[in-house]
Amino acid sequence: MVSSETFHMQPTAPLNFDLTAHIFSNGDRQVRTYHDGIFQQVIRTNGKLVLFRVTSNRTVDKPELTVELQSNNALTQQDRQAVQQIITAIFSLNLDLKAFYDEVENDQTMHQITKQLYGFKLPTTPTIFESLLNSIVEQQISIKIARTIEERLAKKFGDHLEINGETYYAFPTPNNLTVSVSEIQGCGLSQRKSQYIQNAAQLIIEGKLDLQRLQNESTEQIIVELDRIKGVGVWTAELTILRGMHRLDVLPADDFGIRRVISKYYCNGEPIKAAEAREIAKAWGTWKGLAAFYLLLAEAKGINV
DNA sequence: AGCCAGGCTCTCG
DNA sequence: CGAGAGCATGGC
Repeated sequence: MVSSETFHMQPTAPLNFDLTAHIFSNGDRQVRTYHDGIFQQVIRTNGKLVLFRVTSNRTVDKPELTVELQSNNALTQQDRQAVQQIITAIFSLNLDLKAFYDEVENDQTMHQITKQLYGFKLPTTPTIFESLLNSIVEQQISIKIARTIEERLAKKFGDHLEINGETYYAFPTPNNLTVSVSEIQGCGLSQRKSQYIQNAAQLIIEGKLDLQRLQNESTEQIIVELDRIKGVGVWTAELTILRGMHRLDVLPADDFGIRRVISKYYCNGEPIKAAEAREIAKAWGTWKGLAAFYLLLAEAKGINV
């Protein structure tokens, strides 16, 4: 009694789906992965778990995505809309890249990079909570290890969906994380980070932290409020706002990797401070965070300018 | 083997 | 205040 359906989405052009999904390559196929042109993940909508696959016909200037849903429950119009919203969020489908490209046209380096990465949109998480947790996990350790730990969290605490003999795991909700610190620690996190995560989940359950409501505030105010959470500093707050709340103007200037790539493309690779990174980023106007991710992808793709 | 990765909190002077 | 220790894992 697996129900399935297929529909199409028309994102704002341009969209290079392959570049945008690149960061999900080599992910755990039971959690979230992009492989052979197919992005796949389980998400929760209206209390149901739905597996979805997204593919592209790969025309960057007239993009269209094909979405296939599978669930053990009957799917309603509401479910389909919720999934569409989530896919829109994950791949920033409503983002108008032309505005970004216009604004950085006078920065020759960024201009060249945007030409080579034409159609790359910011890949993010479906929920702010996931973004917050990922940012905590990613503190100090390399992205690769962090990804492994995030997948372990999903497989240990996330709800699972069995379809055609395969098991898939959704990212844990706050309620999934009402567990002991040592259980979270078992995923490879330090005791302290495990406490941060457990505490953040608890704050949300108790209504003391409302991530949706925070979105109504200014970026500065959100940073102040997130900073009050144990284990969350400015860096974690900025990354959460950039990825989870889609405020692409936010530049996590304290970020080691971002400073490294800014230096690589603007300062001959010599170590720079956050203030110097901010100075260079002024040329990127209201798109500083997105521009930083262009640099990170450019480095990953071995692009030289 | 030891240092370093997309930091943060706590402690101590 | 500012500086420094400690933390977890895995790649090089």
